[in-house]
Parts: sequence; C-alpha cells; structure tokens
Amino acid sequence: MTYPDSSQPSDFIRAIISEDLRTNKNDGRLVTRFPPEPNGYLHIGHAKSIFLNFGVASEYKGGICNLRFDDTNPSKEDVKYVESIKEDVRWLGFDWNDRLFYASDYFDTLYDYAVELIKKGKAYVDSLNAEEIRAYRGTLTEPGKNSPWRDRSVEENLKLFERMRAGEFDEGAHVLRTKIDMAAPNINMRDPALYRILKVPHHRTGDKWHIYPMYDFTHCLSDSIEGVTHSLCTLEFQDHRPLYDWVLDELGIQNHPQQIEFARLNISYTVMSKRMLHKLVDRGDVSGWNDPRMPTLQGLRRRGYTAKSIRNFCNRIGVAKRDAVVDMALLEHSVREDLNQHAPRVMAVLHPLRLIIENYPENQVEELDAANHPNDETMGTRKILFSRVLYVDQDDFRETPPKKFYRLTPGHEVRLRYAYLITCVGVVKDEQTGQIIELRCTYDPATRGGSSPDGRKVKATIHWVSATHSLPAEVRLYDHLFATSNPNAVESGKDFISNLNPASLKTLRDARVELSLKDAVPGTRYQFERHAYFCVDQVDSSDDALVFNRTVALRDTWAKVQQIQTKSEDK
RNA sequence: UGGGGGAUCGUCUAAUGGCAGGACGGCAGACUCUGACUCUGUCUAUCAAGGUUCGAAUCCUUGUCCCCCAGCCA
Repeated sequence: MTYPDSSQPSDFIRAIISEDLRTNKNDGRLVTRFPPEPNGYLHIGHAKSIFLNFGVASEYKGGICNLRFDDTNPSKEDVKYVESIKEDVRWLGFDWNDRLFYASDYFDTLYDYAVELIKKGKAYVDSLNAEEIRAYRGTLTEPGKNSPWRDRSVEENLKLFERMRAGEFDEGAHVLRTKIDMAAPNINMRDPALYRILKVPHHRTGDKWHIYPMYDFTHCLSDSIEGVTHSLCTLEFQDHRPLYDWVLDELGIQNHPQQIEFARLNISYTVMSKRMLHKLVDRGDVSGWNDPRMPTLQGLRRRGYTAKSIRNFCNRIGVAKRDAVVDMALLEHSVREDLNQHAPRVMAVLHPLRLIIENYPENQVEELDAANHPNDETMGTRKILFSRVLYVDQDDFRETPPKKFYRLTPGHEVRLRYAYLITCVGVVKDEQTGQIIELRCTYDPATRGGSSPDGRKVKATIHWVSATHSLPAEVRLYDHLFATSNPNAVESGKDFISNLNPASLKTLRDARVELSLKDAVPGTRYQFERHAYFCVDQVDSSDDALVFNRTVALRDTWAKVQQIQTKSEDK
C-alpha cells in the first residue's frame, strides 16, 4: 500500500517529519497515533487522519503508528464503538500490530501527574460551580478573574483531590484546575480544568474511578507515554497547543511530542460533523449509521466503496492548513477508477420494457458468450441466455427520437449486446394511457454474437435480459444526501436539514437482472453495463430477494446532451 | 473590537527568490459491441495595493476577506 515516491504528494507535515528525521530529532524515531474517541462511528474525515498517521509512519523506516482510544469521557463512550472503529481501521487496510492503547490505561499515571502538579502549586481544586467558572472566565475581549479557591494550600488541594477520587463529592461539586493565568489572551490558558467528577462507570475501568481527566491533560501525556513524536490533529486544536506544551513542560516530561495541526476534511453535498450525522440518524432521514448515503465508513462500505478507492482519494486530496471543501466528484472519480478496473460487468434492466423478436422461434433459447470485462480477458466470459421475449430499458427507446439519439427507434437497427442486431418494426401501446408497453422487433440471424458479417455499422449497442431467463431485483439508486453543495448554507431560521436531497434514494422494485447474478454474494460489486456500479446490499439482500445499491453512476455523456437539449427547448 | 490560524485555476493541491505544475471538473475531438473505459487537444489561478530585487506566489509594509476559541466535550 505504499504510494510511489515520485508521485507522492509532498505536504508540510511530511516536510517537518523529514527534516526532524534528517536532524536526528527524537533519536531518529517516528511515532504517530490515530486517537479516536469511542463515542461514534468513523467517517471519511477520520479516514483522512488514519491515512495520514498510518501512511506517514509506513513511509519511513521504523515508523510506527498507534491506535489509541481517547476514552476519557465514559458518559458518551461505549465498547460497541471501540469494536466498530477497530473494524473500520482494519477494513481501510491499516494495521496497528501490537500498538493498541487506551487513554484509560494511563488513569493511574495521570492521577499521579495531577498530584505532582498540585504539589508544585500548578493546580488547585476549585469549588465554583460550572456556571460560576464560566462567569469567572471572562470573555474573548475581557480577562477573567481568579477563583476565590485559587489560593488553597497544597495540603488542602491534595486532600480534596483525594476525596474527589474517593467519590465523596457529587458531580460538579469540585474540579481540578491548572493554575496558569486568568488574564491570558488565549482562553484555553485561563486555568483550564484537568479533572472533573463523573459518577459514571467506564467501559474499561468499571467503577474504579469517580473522576476522569480532561482531553488537554490526557492527550499530551498519553502521547508522551507512548513515545509519540508527532501528534497530528485538526486545526481547532491550534489554540490548545500552548496547553499541550505547558502540561509537559511543567511536569518536566522528557519525551515531548510535537503537535501539528492540519485542516479537517469537508466534502461537498454532505456533512461530516458527528452532531449532524447523529441528527440525521435520530430523525430517521437515513436508515442508520450504515445507510449507504452516509459519509461514514460503514455507509460507504455498504454503498460499495472500496477501501482502496478511499485511500486513493485521501492520497489525492493532500494535507494542508487551509479550510477546504473537496468536490464530491473527486470521491466518485476515485471509486469509479477502482471499480472500472475490477468490477465484473453484467446486464440489468432497471425500467423494463417488453421487447418481442417477431422472427425468433417461439421456444428457442440460445446460450451466448459475454465477456466479464471488455478490457481484461483474464476475468473470463460467462453464458447469457437469449430468447424471443426480452426486456430492455425504457430509456433506450424513443418513438420520436430527439437529435443525436442513437438507440432503439422505429425502423432503426441497433445491437443487443453480445446477441443480435435488431430492428424495431412496431410499438404496442396501452389503449387507455397511450403508454408504450411493448416493442416489436426483428432480428438478423446472421449477426449472432453481435457481429455484422457484412461490416455494416450500428450507432448503438443496448443491454437486455431475457424475460424468462432473468431475475427480479430491487435496485436502490443513491444520489447526494444533500441537494446543495454546502448543506450548511441556509436561510436564517432553517438548518441543514432543509437542504436534504428528497431524491437521494429512489427504490426500483421491478428491475430484472441476468441469471448469473442468482447467487450473488452480499458485498460483491458489479457494473450493470451502461448504468452504474452496484454492490449487493449486505443488510437486505437475500437469495430470494436480491437488493443492489448503486455505488456511483457511470459517466453519462448522453445525459448531458439531453440536458442541454431540454434547456434549449425551454428557451 | 482579545487570541490563534488561513488566502494559488470552478474544486483540491504543488512550486520555500528563478518557466505557476498535477489531479478532479468543464469543453472539443478520436476510438468503441457499454454514449463507459482509453487517448488527444483545450480552458481557467497566485486576495489587494505599495515596496525590496536582475528576478517575488515566495521577502517587507499596509489593507481586505475567511475559519477557529468563552465545555466540568474531544
């Protein structure tokens, strides 16, 4: 999974690391870490971080990347998330080997460090309540003021902190804070909290603790304990870096990792915040965290995205410090690129239109050869069955064709893929509605397999299935979750929900797929020729009821031509 | 209006004083038993104004715009 050096996008983080390695900083060690909080499912934004941290480590000799769960807030966390996160990281193709850690493993050490800070007069137990602390903190433009409890003696602080640990106080009664500077222009330095009382059992430490350390205290020390050299995080932690450094410096910690911040990933037509994703799940706008429209790794996987395509995507978007919104088209390109190469082709009719070959013998059935991949012979061929009654897609016929319409139309000849050249000789309509319900065609027996011995050309080749030799299937057509490229751009009074795309899922229940799909295994990806890439749904598909998810449509030049045509008609 | 960051094609990203490059996207064409794939050509950018310099995306000055921070979340 190494990406070639020549095309390796250079980024400022790799530049820093290369320089550090060159100057033998950290004795030439390189250790990064991916530090998820087990309070939700991973999304593609996390994939960027995983790809960066594990990627960077793998590019340098001896580089290591730890998987560490930042599990310091048991009120929000759960083991189920731990398991799903591990599964997702593995699925993405990364291996932490024996480097699996939990911040909760360090709770004893962390407690000792906190005691040390108290003894040094750098931390104190504050008995203000949350509201008071907020009031004392000041504002962005005004300095805060010292808590009346700030000057408690070391002994008293020690005693109170010990009693906090023992569970003698209610939640919120006290909090351990650093003693830095209530007038600091950086609000994060105004005596930030180190420990809070939380009478909640922890998914790993059970009910051993009644106090839990805060992120700012835990993260830097965990990094240091694990020998991390480069602690990569997102931009919003820039303001926390002075605190990260302060804790390590005050404690005289030898291994002092360097925190480096980069911009988080945003993608057009979707949202990436856990809060928003949560809301979509709670409201039922999607079927769950693994809904194929979700940008979660579970959702993308179910949609049919390959791990490789996501890695390639991460490689392409690069790493920088400026806020950015990556075009969804790039993600889609990445998966098409991979699927084009590896997905076997099959034929499926999504909106069936009956087609009768009038001059084809009534009960005859022929086996025809079809290539599983037109550009890769090693993928072999399969047999497809041809008969007198077929289905083709409604989009492939027009009684009165617009300009540049090459497909089936009365009197014109087209090729049925891998089968015969046919000509439309008649149209059967519903007498009531006028809707076309059947096409009458003739075929040229000399063109078996789709060849034309006399060298005559047809403009189009269309796909088909035999009516009796095909399977019913449910097909789910997915599109962008949001109708607008920036879901956060809303009129006042509305929120991102108002930008949901009402057409993000269209379910087709009358689709017909070729017989070879009979035992299609959930999770398998195919290209339905001339339509899109599809993945057998891993949740709802069964032997009796096939369900396919559209991963991404094929590029469709004809659709563009049509759009332009309808636009000019409107004028 | 405190503090911390950031501004390069439509989008993402390179170029660390020396030809503004790549990818996606768009457009045009070639090819084609997928209007796919592939191939060819093409389009578009240094936030602004000054300055330093033989030479500035890069250095300096001034300004503009955008993002983040007032959890006992991470």
